[in-house]
Amino acid sequence: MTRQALPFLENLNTPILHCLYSAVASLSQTRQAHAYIMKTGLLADTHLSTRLISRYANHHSFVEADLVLRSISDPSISSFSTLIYALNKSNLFTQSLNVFSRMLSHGVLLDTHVLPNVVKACGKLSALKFGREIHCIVCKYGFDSDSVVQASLVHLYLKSDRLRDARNVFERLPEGDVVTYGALLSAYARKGCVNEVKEIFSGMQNYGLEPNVVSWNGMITGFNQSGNYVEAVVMFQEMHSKGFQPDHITISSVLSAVGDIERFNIGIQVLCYVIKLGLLHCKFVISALIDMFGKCACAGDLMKAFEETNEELMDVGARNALLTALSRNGLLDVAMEVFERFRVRGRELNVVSWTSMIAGCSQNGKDIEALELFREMQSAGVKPNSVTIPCLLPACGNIAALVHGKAAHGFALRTGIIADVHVGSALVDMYAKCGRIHLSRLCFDRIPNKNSVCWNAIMGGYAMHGKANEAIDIFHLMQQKGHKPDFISFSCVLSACSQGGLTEQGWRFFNSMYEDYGIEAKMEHYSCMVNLLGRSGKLEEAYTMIKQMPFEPHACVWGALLSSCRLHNNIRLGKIAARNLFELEPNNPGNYILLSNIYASKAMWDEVDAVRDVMRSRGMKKNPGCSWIEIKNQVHMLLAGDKSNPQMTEIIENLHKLSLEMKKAGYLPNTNLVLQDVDEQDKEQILCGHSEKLAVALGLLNTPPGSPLQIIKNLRICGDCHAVIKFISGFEGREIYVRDTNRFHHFKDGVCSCGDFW
DNA sequence: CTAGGGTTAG
Repeated sequence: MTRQALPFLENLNTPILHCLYSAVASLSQTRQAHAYIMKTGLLADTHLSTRLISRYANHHSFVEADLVLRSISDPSISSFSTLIYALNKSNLFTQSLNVFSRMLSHGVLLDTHVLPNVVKACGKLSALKFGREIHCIVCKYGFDSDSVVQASLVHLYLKSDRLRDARNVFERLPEGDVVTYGALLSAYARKGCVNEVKEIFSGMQNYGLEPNVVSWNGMITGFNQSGNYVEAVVMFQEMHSKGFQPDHITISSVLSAVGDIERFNIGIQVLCYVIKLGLLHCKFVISALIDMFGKCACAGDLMKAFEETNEELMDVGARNALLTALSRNGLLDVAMEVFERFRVRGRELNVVSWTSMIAGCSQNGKDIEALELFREMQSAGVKPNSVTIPCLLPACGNIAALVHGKAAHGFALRTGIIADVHVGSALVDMYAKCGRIHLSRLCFDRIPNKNSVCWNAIMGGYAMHGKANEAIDIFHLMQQKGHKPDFISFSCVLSACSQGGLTEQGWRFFNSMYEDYGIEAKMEHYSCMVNLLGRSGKLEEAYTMIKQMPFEPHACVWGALLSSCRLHNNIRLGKIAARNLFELEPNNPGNYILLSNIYASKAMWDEVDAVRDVMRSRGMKKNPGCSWIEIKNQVHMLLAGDKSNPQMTEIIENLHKLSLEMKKAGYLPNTNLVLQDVDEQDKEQILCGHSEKLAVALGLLNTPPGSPLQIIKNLRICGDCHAVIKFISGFEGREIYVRDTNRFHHFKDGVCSCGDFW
């Protein structure tokens, strides 16, 4: 018995202090003991003061615990570490680190118990800098050989996404344990580092450590999250063949991966296994099963199963999986119905449910519905998050709902999700599609950690706006910043060249794609090139390219040739392109219209009639021209020749008035572009009915003079409308943005940004 | 002080 232990024994005999050694001591007993200790000057006793701190901490009275610690003149390591441990246990990591800092400034020696706790606190707070300082202390005081301390550092670096540092510490660990191995495996799997995972996994087994369910799950879920679905499934099969029993977490992860590789037969095997394991009642497993069925295109069966299922068995996750499965399989209407049913019955729906529906709508051409759902979501009190916004923004872009897009931008700024790359690139795309390419660039410049999606978004934006040189600059800049262009980057830069008529440059990019970047040209690149060559009049060259393609051209390639033939009114190649298109997509009226327009341009009326007869006999109608315009938060849709707009009389009057002004200014309607063999007066009438002109007229009527107009058209703008809108932009002093299927036209002061080349 | 893991929205 040492001399220091003596007062401890004496104190134990004091009844009032007895409670400090009992786990059930009440707070008031603790306070009594505290008062007694202060009165009798026993605070210098290390054991007593530490017990006092521990009792207070038990009651979460951390202020009093800290008071005790501060009143000790010469505190020991055990007093500090007791408080640090208690604070950690209550998730008070900042306080825990504060106490540790004080401990360091007191010059108290460290031990192997306190270090893992403070390192853990650093990990929880993502305080990597402080963590590194502690690491230095660890090295300096020779704790490098302590497995627990080292393992805590591995966890810290893994949490801070510093895999290299984690691995370095790990390699020097005197003794590996299952947990540390597991954390490392799952971190590498989440990064998709398949080889590292295999290496560490076999190292672990060579070391004599058996993996447990959590180790297996770490690898399987990690591979699933990093998109290495095949690896995830293979791991699951290996786990099974080695006789390890999966749990509900293994199953939900592997089902997700099975769905992504669409291996329905494996999915069914897993389902049988689930039944055998008795896991069919786990809510995560049910969600994952629904998800798997949906990804394997079995949503029909799913709906039948759903009708027969007791709804009570489904949780929010399962409901969300069902909604996604339905809209993913083209059953958006059914999804909407089911969603409504859930709402009416008061079933819990969360942000994922609403976001799924918004995504379903914007991905299926229901843009106005997506905007409406976003509004309803907020009035239902569900807060949008960093996924909701990138799901909503494409809908804003599709119909150029700039006001809605800006509102979403404002939301992103207020909530701080603006820093998310998905949000950033969605904003870049939205502003570009709404005609605001400068805002697009502004958002792009402010994205903190740009990935290739961001670079492609701004490049695509410039291409859409016919700003070929800006797009090419971005293409070079992205490489200077260390991003390798992918096949989408090449689509963007090629389409920019095609908008700008840069034939030579386009060829260079096309050739360098494989030669310098090893990227094989895909269908879309050929279609860009055919468009590029065809539009600049090199129709024969375009046709040669199609003939030399290494795979069968899709409709988009022949379509590019046919449109170019229409632009240059080339009958011979137009007929060839059309013949191929009629085989590939016999029911697309657009192709027939283009061919008949080519004939009409040469006044070949018999041929025009013949094409029209084919269309009529197949029951095809021309896709009606359709335009959208946003006026005061409200998106209006106008169909060519549709008189249903309540302001139609005023619209026609306005257009008529403008047409008189145009005639005064020497303008003649371009009737060559009218497709039918009708007399001149009727042609003019038809041209007046084009939806983009109706939309411009509606905009002029309902917005203050001088304010810009924003129109979206579902077809390519015709030459006549282009001329008329140019005139209006000058005459009315308006900036008019028109997006057609091909690109943007920014009309200002009587000229268009496309330079009349489109 | 004995540790770690998951499904459904882009």
